[in-house]
Amino acid sequence: MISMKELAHHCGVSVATVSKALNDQSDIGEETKTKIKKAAETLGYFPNAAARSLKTNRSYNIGVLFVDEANSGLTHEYFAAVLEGFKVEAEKQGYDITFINGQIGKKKVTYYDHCKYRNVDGVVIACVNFDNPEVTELMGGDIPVVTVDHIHENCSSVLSDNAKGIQCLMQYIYENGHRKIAYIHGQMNTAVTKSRLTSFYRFIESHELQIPDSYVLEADYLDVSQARKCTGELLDRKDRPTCILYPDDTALIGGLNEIRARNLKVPEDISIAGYDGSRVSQLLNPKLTTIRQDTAAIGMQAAKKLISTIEKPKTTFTERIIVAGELLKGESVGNANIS
Amino acid sequence: MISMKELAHHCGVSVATVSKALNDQSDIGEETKTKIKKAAETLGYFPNAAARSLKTNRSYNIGVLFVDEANSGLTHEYFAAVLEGFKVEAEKQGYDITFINGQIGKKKVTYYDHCKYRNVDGVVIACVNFDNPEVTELMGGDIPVVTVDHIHENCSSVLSDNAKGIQCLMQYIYENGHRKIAYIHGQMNTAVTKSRLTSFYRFIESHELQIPDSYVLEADYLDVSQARKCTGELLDRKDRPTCILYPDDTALIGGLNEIRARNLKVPEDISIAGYDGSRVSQLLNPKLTTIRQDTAAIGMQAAKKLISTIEKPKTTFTERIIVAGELLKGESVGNANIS
DNA sequence: ACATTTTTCGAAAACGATTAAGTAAAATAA
DNA sequence: TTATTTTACTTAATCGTTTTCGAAAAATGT
Repeated sequence: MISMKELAHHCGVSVATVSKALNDQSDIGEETKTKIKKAAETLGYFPNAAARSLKTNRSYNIGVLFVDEANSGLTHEYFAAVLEGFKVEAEKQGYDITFINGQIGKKKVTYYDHCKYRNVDGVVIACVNFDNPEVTELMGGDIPVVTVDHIHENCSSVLSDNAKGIQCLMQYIYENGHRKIAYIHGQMNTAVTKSRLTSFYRFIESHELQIPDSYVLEADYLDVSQARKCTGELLDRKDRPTCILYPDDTALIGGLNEIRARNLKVPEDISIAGYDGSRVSQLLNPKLTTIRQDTAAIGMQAAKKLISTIEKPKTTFTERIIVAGELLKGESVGNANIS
Repeated sequence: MISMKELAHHCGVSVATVSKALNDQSDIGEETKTKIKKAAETLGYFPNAAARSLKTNRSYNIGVLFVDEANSGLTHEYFAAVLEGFKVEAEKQGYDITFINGQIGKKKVTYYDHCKYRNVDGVVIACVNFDNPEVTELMGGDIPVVTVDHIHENCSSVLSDNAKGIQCLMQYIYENGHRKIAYIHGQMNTAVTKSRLTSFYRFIESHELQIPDSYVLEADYLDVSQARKCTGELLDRKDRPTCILYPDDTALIGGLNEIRARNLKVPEDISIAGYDGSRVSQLLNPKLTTIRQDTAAIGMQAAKKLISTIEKPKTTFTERIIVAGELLKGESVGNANIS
């Protein structure tokens, strides 16, 4: 509301002096500095973001690219939670958050240009199709970028520890006596799926399990009906698995419904495991055996890394940060020897 | 990247001319205008948001205030979906979205000051404690504001039709033969709860139902354990209700667990109904009887209204927009006469 | 006492746009 | 033909900051 000029006039000094005082510059007297700061406080002065951004090329604003094909970025429980964690940390460090999109006014532009237009100091990318050339352009550009759950040589990334997650889950299932384990996994064109699946195969290899190829099926993440269909196929087999892994907790519900439609009980007749540790997973009956991803930590780490590369570009490495999940034992995986 | 100055130099005209050409002003020749526009296109020119904002006091940026006590704004399924709807419409109209928070850099300020600092053209408020004096200050200020699910005389609001929702739900339950209907409702200090509860009482009054006071209990929204406890109290009674309404689908799950712990079946032994039409509500077994709130429409209407009051302040009324929900019949309410 | 350094402050340019006012040329009117 | 209006463009101020450079005053050294 009140500008530097008025504040300067009020204190009987020049605007340059006010600017220096407020920014704790060196060439300013101690008493005038405190005088000006006090006046700023009582008059309720605060800077104008646009003017500052224009002059300094620093907006203290971070762009968030968070779209998926279904345009349901924010309703995606996992990514919404990651964003929330990101937001909390970024705001704590004095940054604001603006969504990036593909237009300026009514005109279509690339994500990269939109970032330039808003002069964001950095960008976090998640939940998008990383093959999109516009996304590639952004990651390859000169704006600091951190990606979530995706690896790109040019920028740092924060990744949920999918390999360890699957490893934990399999270990727990194995310890419960299961040897015939099926895996309905998500889309193969994502880094997440690849690392989970690799971890799955590594486990069955090291434990010398005999898993037929047809035990491994693909169903889109969050897609209830696909998961249900796959479950049906598995249950139709004469050599039925004793445990099924799902892409995520939501997709699992599709499978659960198919299981119940056949009057089978979980975990007595068949065991199932999800992924994500979604809110409902621990409310359902039985509670799901799943891997809770530490969304708050993922978001926080992404924010820390991004702000670090913004503020200290010389001394921060581009790196991959792996965030461990946590096994929620739940009750949906039972003992295979008993059943 | 390239500024107006360079563009002007490239075209051999002044920056003023470029500005006018690009903004389709009147006093500009037809041929120079097209020449400049073409040059802007080929050179990839786009404006600098900060400079424009500084000069015009229009940022084409909308602030979103979206915090609650638990600081879990974005992980709140209902509000995340509303925000998504808002975002889609706002972006379609050429506005960007920035989160509002309580600081500028590391310094604590009010939400209102933060809005001034970022020079947002308007603000949408949802999912906050509306009694917070900072929120009141914002609503009473001179920045256009639209609230979601809350009424304030100074600004327009978009409201889910809670009265009609409860009315529909009750009607459906009534038609299924239920007369002993209990209502576990959310916090009383919200407009949402008040209108739902009023609608509930109105229904039982007009249908001359005998509902004991102790059938009406309070449990926080989304709080599974509180809902479970309330459910236990209701089930302990000798005159047990035949149907229980819950604050929302999530809280309902707490009740469902209590019901199942007592080996009662839904809907054979007792009927239950939720609210929200959350994603899982239609995945559960049985599918929930609930009211799906039209979050996309709520968000869209809020954006339309806000942008309208920003762009046409003289001709837009401050009004309350009611968005109807939809009864999802599901299977969790059964016929009371049979049971 | 004089020269030199240090400290503290101000004047002015700059960031990239918009816009009011002014001017020259072209078009129209008398 | 001359006066007047219209059209098309430029100049320059401005938005609220930051920052370079210069200058005066104070401190220090000799």
